Amino acid sequence: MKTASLDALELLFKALADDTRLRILALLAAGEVCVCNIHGALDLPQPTVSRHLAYLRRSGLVSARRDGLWMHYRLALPAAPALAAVLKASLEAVNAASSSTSDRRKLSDLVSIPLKTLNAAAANCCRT
Amino acid sequence: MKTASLDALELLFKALADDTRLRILALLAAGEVCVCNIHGALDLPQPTVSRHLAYLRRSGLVSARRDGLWMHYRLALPAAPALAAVLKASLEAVNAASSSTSDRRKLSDLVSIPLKTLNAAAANCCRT
DNA sequence: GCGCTATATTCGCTTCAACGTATATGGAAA
DNA sequence: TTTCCATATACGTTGAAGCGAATATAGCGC
Repeated sequence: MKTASLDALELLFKALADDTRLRILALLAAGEVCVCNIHGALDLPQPTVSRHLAYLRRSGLVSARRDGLWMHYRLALPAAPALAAVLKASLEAVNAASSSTSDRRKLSDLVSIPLKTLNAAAANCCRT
Repeated sequence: MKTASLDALELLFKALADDTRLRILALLAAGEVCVCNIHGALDLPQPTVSRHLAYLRRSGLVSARRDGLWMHYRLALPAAPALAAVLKASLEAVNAASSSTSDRRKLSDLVSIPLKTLNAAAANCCRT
């Protein structure tokens, strides 16, 4: 097993140690989401969301895909298995939080996908 | 499964998002350790260690036991299963880091316990 | 080219956490 | 009680991180 440095772990935890970023990750657990829908679902100013997404991108926790004007973000598991394991456990814990569900409810309205589908996808995101 | 709030998760990650605290946790993974040996093994000023231990205590990640003049600290798993799972994965990742091993080597000198024993105990600390 | 929209970045400010130093507490031994 | 030792806490300073507001970039349509 590739050994993760303490520094890398510290950076991972710093990235996770913020309420807004945890809420974003919980949304992305359900699949790829557009920036506009993130800031719509979380009801946060667009620059705030953008700054946190940049932070997550620098930390390697998410990746971005451009589609015309829209940017879609999705989860990206770290290369080091130990880090990936930590992240998976963290996502499972985040998914269980009730506020994550209510954020997903709002996202479900915005993208017209049933809440049940989103929740199922989120529950599946950290499998194996 | 008892659901952990996002706030609790954020606090957990804040507690983990510090190099010194990760090194302390890595030592405690090998078992109960006295404050003097922590600041001896990590080669950090005593007030620094004490402050971080207080932080970890407030976060519920460690518990303390007084023995005469000495204070012994040990790991304490959070009550919420989701949080405990995150912590376990984190400890496994921390244990794998090479700097943790060199800290344990120094601890091994201080307490006259073979490094192999400490490493084995640390590897076992997060089992099931 | 121009304007329009979605996203990203910069600026100034405030809040917070870590540090070193010094000091306080709390228990043991004389 | 006095003294000493291990640990904890208080104080003042410093640097990093978050935010709101404003501005910049990047791609699409006209």
